[in-house]
Amino acid sequence: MGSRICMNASCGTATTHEWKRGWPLRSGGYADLCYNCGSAYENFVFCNTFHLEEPGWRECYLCRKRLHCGCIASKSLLELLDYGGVGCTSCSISSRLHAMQRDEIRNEFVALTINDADNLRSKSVEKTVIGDTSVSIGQDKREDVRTPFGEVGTGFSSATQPSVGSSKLANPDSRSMLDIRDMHESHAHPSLSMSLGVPSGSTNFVLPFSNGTADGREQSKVPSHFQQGQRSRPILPKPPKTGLSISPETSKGAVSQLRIARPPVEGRGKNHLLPRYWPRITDQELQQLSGDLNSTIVPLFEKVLSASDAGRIGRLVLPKACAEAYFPHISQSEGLPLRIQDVKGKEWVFQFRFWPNNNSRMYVLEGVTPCIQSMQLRAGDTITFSRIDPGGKLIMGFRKATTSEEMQDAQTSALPNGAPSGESSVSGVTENLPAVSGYSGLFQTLKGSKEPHMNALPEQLSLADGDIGWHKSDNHESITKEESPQQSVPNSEKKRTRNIGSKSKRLLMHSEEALELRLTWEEAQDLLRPPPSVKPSIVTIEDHEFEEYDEPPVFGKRTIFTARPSGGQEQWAQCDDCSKWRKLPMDVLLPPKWTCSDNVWDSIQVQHFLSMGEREEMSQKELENLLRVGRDSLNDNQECQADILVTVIDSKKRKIVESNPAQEREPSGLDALASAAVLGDNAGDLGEPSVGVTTKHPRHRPGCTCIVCIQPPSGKGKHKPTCTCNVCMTVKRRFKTLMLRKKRRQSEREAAELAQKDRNDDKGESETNNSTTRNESMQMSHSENEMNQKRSQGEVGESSSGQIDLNCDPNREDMQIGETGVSLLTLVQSSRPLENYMQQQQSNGLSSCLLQQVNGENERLMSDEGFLASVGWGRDQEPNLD
DNA sequence: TTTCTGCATGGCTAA
DNA sequence: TAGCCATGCAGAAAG
Repeated sequence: MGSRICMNASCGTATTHEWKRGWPLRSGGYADLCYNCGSAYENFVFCNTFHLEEPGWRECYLCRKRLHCGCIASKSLLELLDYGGVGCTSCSISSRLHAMQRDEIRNEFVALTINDADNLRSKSVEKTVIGDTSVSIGQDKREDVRTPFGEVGTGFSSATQPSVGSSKLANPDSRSMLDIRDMHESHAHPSLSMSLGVPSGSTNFVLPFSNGTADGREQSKVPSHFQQGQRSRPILPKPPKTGLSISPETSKGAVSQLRIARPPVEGRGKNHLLPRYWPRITDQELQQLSGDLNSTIVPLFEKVLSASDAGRIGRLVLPKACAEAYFPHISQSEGLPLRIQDVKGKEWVFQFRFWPNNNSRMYVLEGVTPCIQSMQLRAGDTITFSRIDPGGKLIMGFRKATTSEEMQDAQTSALPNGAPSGESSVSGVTENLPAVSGYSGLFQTLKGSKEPHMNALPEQLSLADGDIGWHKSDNHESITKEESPQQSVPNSEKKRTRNIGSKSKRLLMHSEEALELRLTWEEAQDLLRPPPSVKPSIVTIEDHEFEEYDEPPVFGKRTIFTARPSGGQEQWAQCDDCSKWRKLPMDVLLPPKWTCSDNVWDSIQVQHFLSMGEREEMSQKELENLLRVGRDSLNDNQECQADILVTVIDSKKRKIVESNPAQEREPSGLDALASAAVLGDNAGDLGEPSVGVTTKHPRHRPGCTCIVCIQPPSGKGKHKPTCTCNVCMTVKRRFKTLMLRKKRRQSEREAAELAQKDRNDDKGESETNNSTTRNESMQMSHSENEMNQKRSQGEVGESSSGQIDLNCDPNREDMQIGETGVSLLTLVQSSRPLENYMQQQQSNGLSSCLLQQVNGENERLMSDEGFLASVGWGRDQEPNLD
């Protein structure tokens, strides 16, 4: 205490017989003043005594009393007016009193407000409160006491913002949230009226229908609104305890961006207005609106649309308190029509009515379906009701629900008493969440009438049809649109979850939206591309490298990226017209629709490759890589293209095998694919380490539905013989084809042996037999020619190298073999003479050429002990091909 | 049969 | 525990 000095800069004494408490400090305490200075402060002559020579003096707009603006010592003695200028507190009080005397609601209003003041007095704060502005009497009366009646008075109401911050410091109870309260005052200030267009000093006790715009018939009923409520509750909800939880980051920057639920501007009704209905509009939005429009935007309340609200029933349930506070009084259940302008400037007429409900009333707006459809609102979106002053015109804004928004709402509702995020312990996060559109609809409404002004809005305020974002974060809208609202609602939000999404039949879903919903998030993710020409930064988290981009991803055509063994990468895209795959440069980002005609980088065309068969630009390994990577992201149709590639791969592989028998056992791309899927961990046994189920799959994740990921980690033993999954069917088709090949080869050998035997036995005399053999050979040659012709015409699933497409359609010729009832293994193991065999095959419609191929492939397959054993089928055990 | 209307019900919230 | 409110439901009206 001995170190005290008078905080009057012009005094600075450290000795006084009595220390007095001065103005409140930001630290929560009070200035130490010596007796003389303190006395001057208490007598409101501090500045007159010590600051006469300092700048900042202005005159009260009414009494011309000199006021030292900008000085903390006089801070509580003046108010900044809404329309400029300053006024002393006494003038502001008298002005409000005068205004209220002319309003018949004054008595109740004052009584209610004084009730609040009484509550505040219990906190040892001396106040006399009238209207929304406190009257300073005594030392600590400097704190403003705000009520929802923000617009009462002459412009004093909200004019004190600059002084509010520090004046709030006077309250010892608020010391823990000093700056936060400052911020809160600037945003959640109940007096939101930016009465830029209202003459100063004019009585502006604006009620939504004071001008009768909503419904002229209700004009005279305005006073009765206050009796409308049936339950008496405090008119002012607890102010959001923003300061208790707001993050430092929040408090530091972008204050004007905070979307804080604002207490309602007027407390006409006695009913407590739940904070969840407090309108959330940033000061920036309001300032922009009011500044451009030269009028007052008075946010009234907002409501998150429930499924019922957004449903086809066309009834929007209004919060009782809001309806009674801001809408005309209705005594009859039929209610009255209410004119509300929507976001596009269209004026709607809703039936505002109620029905009795448990000795209470349930207020609804009927006929809102067209309007909601017009605004494309859905359950979970927020509809806002505001008023334009002067005029009292009701307007509807909206705010599209986003994930963050819903989370915010959910958090809001999850809070005790439904307090908004401002009361939440996570307010620092939630309050800072960028609203998607905010009052964009409102802007849009006003833009129509104030185009020149709105042109001056910043870019993010330029509004187009629909819900153009207030912030750039609106990009998320397109993505979150796929999410049903309930998807992002936390579990804790049971009621909201139930309300929003439980009744899908009540949700209005346009067909286009339904189509959009068919896109899974995985598919959507596949369409996302890193922003072009933006280099990512690599971040390593727990030994995993992540690419971080400063720019949001962009949508593009789905392409396939393949890796060359040499280290390079390729990009492949499928033409939307011909479905052919085209090779593209790596850095190309295709539009959603892309055709060959757009292929300015034309280099390799897979179809050309297929026809040429032997092009060496793409090695076998590359093709396998292409297949391996590509199949993961192919849809069913695209897989057909990939299957063709498989044919090429096999044909190329066969050539390699012929030249290098040691590689015969190495499975092809499909081998590896199918084997990996079926064998799971045993895949490595097949000598294809590059195809792993879980390790090498580029996008393997829970929920992935690709051919690999749909299989269990260890497919062996989990696939019954009757399993018809993709992999099993693929394996079966391949097995069937291979069996045919083997049989054909064996038959050829038998035929050769028979021919040799016949030649030996009937040497010199078997002209007839020889001719028969020649005929058969000719027949086979003829059939082979036919096959070649069909092959060239694409009628047979056979590659250019003469090999059967192992993945051709089972309904096609080669696959129909099995459907003839011929047991392949029986054929393979048959020792019948060639004639019988050929007759049977020909009776089954199998060409000799095909038989040759079947025998050959079967032979190769049956020698593949590893393959058969690995799939769990014995050499002589035929799988269930049906 | 569908939609509309009015009311009832019950979960949830705030006092 | 009172009251709010989302939603269900039955009867009426309309198509």
